[in-house]
Amino acid sequence: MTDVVATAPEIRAIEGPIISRHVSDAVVDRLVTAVALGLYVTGEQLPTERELAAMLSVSRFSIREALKRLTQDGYIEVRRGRNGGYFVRSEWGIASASHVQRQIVANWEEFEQIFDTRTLIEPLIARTAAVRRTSEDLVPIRAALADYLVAADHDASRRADSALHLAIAQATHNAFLVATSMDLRTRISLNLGAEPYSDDARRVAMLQHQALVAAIDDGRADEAAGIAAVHFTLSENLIRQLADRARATPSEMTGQHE
Amino acid sequence: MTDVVATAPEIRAIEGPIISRHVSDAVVDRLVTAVALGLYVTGEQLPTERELAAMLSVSRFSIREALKRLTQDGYIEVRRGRNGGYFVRSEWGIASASHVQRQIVANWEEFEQIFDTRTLIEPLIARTAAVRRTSEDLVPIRAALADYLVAADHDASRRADSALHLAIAQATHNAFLVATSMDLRTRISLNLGAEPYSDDARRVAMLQHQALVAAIDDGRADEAAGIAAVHFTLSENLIRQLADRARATPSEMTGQHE
DNA sequence: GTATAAGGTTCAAACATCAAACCAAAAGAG
DNA sequence: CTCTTTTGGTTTGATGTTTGAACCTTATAC
Repeated sequence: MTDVVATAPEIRAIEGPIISRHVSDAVVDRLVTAVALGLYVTGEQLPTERELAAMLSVSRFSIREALKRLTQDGYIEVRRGRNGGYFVRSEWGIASASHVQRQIVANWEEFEQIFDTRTLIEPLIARTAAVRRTSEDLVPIRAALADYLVAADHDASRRADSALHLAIAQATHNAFLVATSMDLRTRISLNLGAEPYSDDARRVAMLQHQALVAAIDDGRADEAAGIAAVHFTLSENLIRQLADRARATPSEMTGQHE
Repeated sequence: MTDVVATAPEIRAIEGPIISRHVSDAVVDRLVTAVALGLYVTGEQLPTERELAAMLSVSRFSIREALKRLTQDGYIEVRRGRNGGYFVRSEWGIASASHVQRQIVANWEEFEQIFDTRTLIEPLIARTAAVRRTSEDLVPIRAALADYLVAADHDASRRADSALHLAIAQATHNAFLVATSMDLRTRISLNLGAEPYSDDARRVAMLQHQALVAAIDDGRADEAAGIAAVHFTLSENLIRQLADRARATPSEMTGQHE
């Protein structure tokens, strides 16, 4: 599996090589981000090559380069002829033992960093949202919460979760926090396919989401921060369990890499 | 003046053109960051072209490209022959009316964003540092504080300030916060040449720095956060005053741009 | 069965980057 | 004063990326 993984926040000093990224790398990042964020779901999606080229102001060649990589890595599949195109594969989100082995255990350091940053930033976002939210901000927040509560399947749940946390971040009226929140969510999804999921976790998350929205609604900043702090340990713990299980399982690494 | 300005945190969704950055752009960023951070001060500095090429693993061609831009924009000057090289111009840090007009007023939106982010993030950094700092972390913090207290001139003061806040950020043991703190400081310096400075402000900052270090030392998290919140309004207010004065002054824009 | 909307292929031109050699200026060594 | 050295300035050719545009192939819709 190639490096379809966002790069860690680079600490730029002088010294240290400058790596020139190819355009296709940037395209891969965009697409992976889009799927990780739930803009495209399992099954058909993805604009055509020509559309993507126009959307991203990039030649079709570069688009194809990116799509080729994603196809080879098993993230999307291609169908030819009319009504053909590129489709998000359901295996995008698999969390098989070998997948976990490769993705989580191998990048454990990065996960620790992401978790730590999340427990620092997300309460700040919740607190700030509680203080700054206007009545207009509440509309998308409530809508996303409602979507989450009635979400029928994993995909819908994921998208609603994403939308909810995005809406909350936007209620801070600070672009940096919005970008950071999205970035953290994307990175976790990236290394994993999707945030892990269990019916138990979802039940807990439903309550937490309701409480969080209520706290933000009422402007109870400290409570909002507290709920956020607890809430984000949920997926963190699920991932830690996954990793523990993977580490216990004897490595069954099967080929498939470059 | 070309875009010698760090790009704002990009909110990546699908859509929106992909801009392929040239290697020389990355080099410009590195150098500007290095100077903004005080690694190179007014007067002689900057490694030779060949050294830079080696340091950054980039061809001399790309280095020259970057240096050419910086020279044209008046940030550095070049001297030929033995003992020649590129030197940081003192005008780097000027805050003349026209400069302020161009840089602050024109980018005021970005400044507001930076200030806002700073008032959110820096208290978090101070708080986290107070909680997590080990005894080893205190060594560079105290050293930087001592440097700051005895700094003789503006340059020394700037560098010690930079070092102090970097050391504090590192005491959080979170790479993201370290990078963010550096990034914010760099951006303010970038748009401005340097954070504004006045003897009055320095006297206040000295007391605040001492109080901040003491709070972190003692693990008084809330206090540390509070001091940081106040501390960073200091330069913010200086910049606001500068901008107000610039806006009041009739525009005297003189040539010098592309 | 034909038109159409996808992906697949090919080609040449433009551009970016690199590596290496060489030129020109200015300071220091003798 | 001359020679050497260090530094920027210039040239050239090789290599790889990116683009644009035309054209081929496949499968579905009508």
